[in-house]
Amino acid sequence: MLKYQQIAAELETYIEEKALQQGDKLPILETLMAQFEVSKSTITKSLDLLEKKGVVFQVRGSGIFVRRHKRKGYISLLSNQGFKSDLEDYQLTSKVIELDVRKPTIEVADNLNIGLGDDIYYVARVRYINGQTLCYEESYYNKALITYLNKEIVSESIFHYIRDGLGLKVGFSDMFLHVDQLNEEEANYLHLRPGAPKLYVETIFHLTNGQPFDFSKVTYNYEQSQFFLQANSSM
Amino acid sequence: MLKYQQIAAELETYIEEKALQQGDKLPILETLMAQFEVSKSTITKSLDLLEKKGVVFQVRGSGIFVRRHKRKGYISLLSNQGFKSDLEDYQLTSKVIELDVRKPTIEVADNLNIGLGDDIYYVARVRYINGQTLCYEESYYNKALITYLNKEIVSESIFHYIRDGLGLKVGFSDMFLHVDQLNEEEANYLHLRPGAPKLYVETIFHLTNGQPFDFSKVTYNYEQSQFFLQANSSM
DNA sequence: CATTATAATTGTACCGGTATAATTTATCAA
DNA sequence: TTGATAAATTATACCGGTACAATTATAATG
Repeated sequence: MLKYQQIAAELETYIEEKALQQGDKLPILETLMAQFEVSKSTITKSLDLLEKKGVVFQVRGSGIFVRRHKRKGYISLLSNQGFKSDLEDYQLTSKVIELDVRKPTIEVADNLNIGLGDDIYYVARVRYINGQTLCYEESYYNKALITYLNKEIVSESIFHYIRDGLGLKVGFSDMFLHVDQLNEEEANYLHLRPGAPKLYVETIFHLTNGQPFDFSKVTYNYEQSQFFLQANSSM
Repeated sequence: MLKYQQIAAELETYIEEKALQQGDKLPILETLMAQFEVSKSTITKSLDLLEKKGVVFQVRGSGIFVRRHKRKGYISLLSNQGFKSDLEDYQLTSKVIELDVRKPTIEVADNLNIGLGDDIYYVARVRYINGQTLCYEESYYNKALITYLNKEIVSESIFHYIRDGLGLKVGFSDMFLHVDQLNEEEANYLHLRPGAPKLYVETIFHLTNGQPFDFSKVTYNYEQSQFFLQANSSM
């Protein structure tokens, strides 16, 4: 692990353990430099990372402060790799509806940037949180990149497998959100009535080299869906 | 304007003018260094900024590439300051429903981190896009920070006024999203039927020094609401 | 021709420095 | 005590360097 990532992780742990609140001040740069025995630029890099993650904010001339929000039970829209730590207190399970290899539709081929003759893995799942339906998810994986999937993998964390099992590096993703009403099929999967509101999210996941490897369509149960998002200035 | 911001802006213009597409390669670091006559770290800083904004992605050993998505008409959830450039082709207007100074509720005081006796500006607006209702918005401004508002300001861009008129620096924001059904009042403002789906977003805006200055509740017309979001790795 | 080893390319990590801008604290005057 | 002014604190901009890791291009090999 890189120094600046390690330091960022340690600072995050420190904030967590000390239960620091919004506005609490961290040691100044010079102190952190001495404490971790690295140069200023490395500390700065760690802090920039934490700032990007929404853990701290820095004020020139003043200091480095903890950034916290008070609300619990919200899912971070930006936790790229499935539902990370936000819901770690909750029981997350999946039921696999379907898993097969097939050819892409035009829509899928376009989003994955592949040809109509190429193979994809199709995965359909219902995901549960504390026994309640959370979402219905259809995913399309470029088989040239995600070379193998089976039911065991798919019922656990696919992204964990992609990173650790396949050794691929997940980069960035583009998400498209819509609000609409459930159709019959979706209502059925989510145990809601047709016409109930839904959040519908399409995401294109890319590797660090820019190749799209996963196009997914997720329909959320509006009763379980509380999302949060941290934005920074100059965006 | 800072060098690295200036360079980032110029690169963005360059990408725009040349109509570069996803995956197109930019000149290599060394070339950019020479071209802009700055050090490597300044160029790197510019590129990191553009990467954060979702304009480019960098691949070690390979190059710097343009990041683009194909879909039009989506509102960026992260454009902090109202609806920025995403909708610049569209006609955006506002109707002010209410504007007054009042005392906060407990909820508002809590989110703005002020006392119940402090003053706030209350602003209610309906916003239109191409003549269609886009959202109903209620905002609560800490009057100690946003010292003055009037109907002219409020019917235009409030954030523009906050930056340029008041000289304040907008920092980060926390957003909380819910999906639900419209109540009667909201339906009335948005010209939709009660019970129709809605996206409901609460946002707390902070200055760069961490002070919350604006707590806002926005209810979106689901027919007009298409949002996009760009996420990066290690978040 | 395919495969493997090697070299060249290219971005990233990390160092350590100077200068500067924003903020806070201390000092002084009224 | 207040308000202005100066000084100290603290993060940020920018420089320029070395070493390194990931990728890509080239050469060698069978």
